[in-house]
Amino acid sequence: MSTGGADEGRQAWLRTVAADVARLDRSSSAERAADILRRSITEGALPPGAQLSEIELTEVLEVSRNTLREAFRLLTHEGLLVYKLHRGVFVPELDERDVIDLYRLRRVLEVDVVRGLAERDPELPAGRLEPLQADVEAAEAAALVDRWPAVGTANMRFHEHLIGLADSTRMDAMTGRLLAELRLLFHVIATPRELHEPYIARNRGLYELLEARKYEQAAADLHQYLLDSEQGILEAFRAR
Amino acid sequence: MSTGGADEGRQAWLRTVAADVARLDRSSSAERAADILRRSITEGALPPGAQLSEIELTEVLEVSRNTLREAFRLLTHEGLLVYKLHRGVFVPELDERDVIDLYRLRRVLEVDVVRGLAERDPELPAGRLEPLQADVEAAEAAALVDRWPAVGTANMRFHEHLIGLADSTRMDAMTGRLLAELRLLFHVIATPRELHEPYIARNRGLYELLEARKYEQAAADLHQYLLDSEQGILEAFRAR
DNA sequence: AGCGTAGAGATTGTTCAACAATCCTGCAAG
DNA sequence: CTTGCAGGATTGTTGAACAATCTCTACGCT
Repeated sequence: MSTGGADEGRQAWLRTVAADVARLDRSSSAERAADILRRSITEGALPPGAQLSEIELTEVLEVSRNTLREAFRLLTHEGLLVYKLHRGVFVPELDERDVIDLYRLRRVLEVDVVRGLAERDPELPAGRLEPLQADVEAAEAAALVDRWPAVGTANMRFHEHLIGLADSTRMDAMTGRLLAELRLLFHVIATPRELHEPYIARNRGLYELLEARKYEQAAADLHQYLLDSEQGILEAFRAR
Repeated sequence: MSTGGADEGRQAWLRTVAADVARLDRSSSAERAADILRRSITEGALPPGAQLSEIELTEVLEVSRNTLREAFRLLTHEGLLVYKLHRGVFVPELDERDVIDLYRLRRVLEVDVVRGLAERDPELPAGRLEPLQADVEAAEAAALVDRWPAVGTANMRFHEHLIGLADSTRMDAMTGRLLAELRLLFHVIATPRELHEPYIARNRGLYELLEARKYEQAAADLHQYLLDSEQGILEAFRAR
């Protein structure tokens, strides 16, 4: 390992390469199969409660049973599937208690991230908020053409990027899981517009508060935001 | 589903039965293998950085390679193993950044749980704190006979039960993961006594504050407690 | 008719053996 | 000292087979 001259530039370059390598390495049959299944589940093609037959899916995905089962395990970790011994794997059916549980976690984590930004404000490089801005604009654009599921995913990505500001790999992992489960809930709700529309503007408001470095107010807003969102889902859920 | 008379007692009984059933169902070869490996890792038999050879372990655990790989997947979910594609599975090597990350999460979650207890104090049934008391006493007993690793596990169980007070399945899962990773860190530290001893008394203090329903003070104490613990691990880590 | 039971069929859990793909090691060449 | 290339070892994946368990239907009993 010879450490060359321009350390600063060198390291950054190496990191981007490492990221690319990781992306290439990602190709394992089990993970590819999991990717396809993940999309089917999060997009609602597989409704909650549905059973995933092994032999059926081996034919569709063109992988062996063992590999398929590895894909199942991967998705189980993300909360997108549940195993029932000797019965098979199913898309989980979440209920109101799960909504409350999920939102409790979301509030704790997201609000803490925003609040924590105040302390490490100086070390935050410029342009760190760009992904958030892109998500806000994506949601606004999708709303203009009435693509409400797309609005939903853009909103979710906003929160994912928000958590990402904390630079905590474990928070990222937890959030990924929480949001995946949340997506599961969206599909049992009949009115995606009412569900997502109010939060387009609120996300923009949040983004602008962050850009203005008003972290304390952003945290307070986010807290109320998540309470309202939880309430909305609970109401839509009870009216199912 | 006929809902009988004494709902309160009935439900509790049904839950214990359901727990037993789940425990029996737990018997899958992959999970049994995972149990054995989990113990080997958390008890330090497998040091961080060690590679787990497939053919070797199939002979020791007497399971097929496929089943063993399922066990590997289970443990990667818990953070006790990491996969490197085409290279094998390894016991992760955590560094100082991981310590900071882990403790950040611990502080957020545990402090929030304690603080949240204030609001739902009335609905907390009596005896809910008994597991905590048992853990405190177990740690004190182990300390008397100089069994410091046992003190460490008792202390950890204390925090696990603390989180359990929130009745959040997802918090329980996250905490399980966090503490498992923390255990990984303990084994690279040479002085288990200095590491665990101070927290025996602090756990008792915490327990007594909870019993006295002084939740706000308990939360504040816990926050400082976790900061101190983090500092201790970081110091021991830098002096490795 | 209602209820419990036995057995057939289907599905999952697990094993085994084989092959393909990739990584690591050591050595030779520049 | 680095580069390139075998060769061996390990992981990734497959397919078939068998055991264990669940589900469903049909039967017999009260």
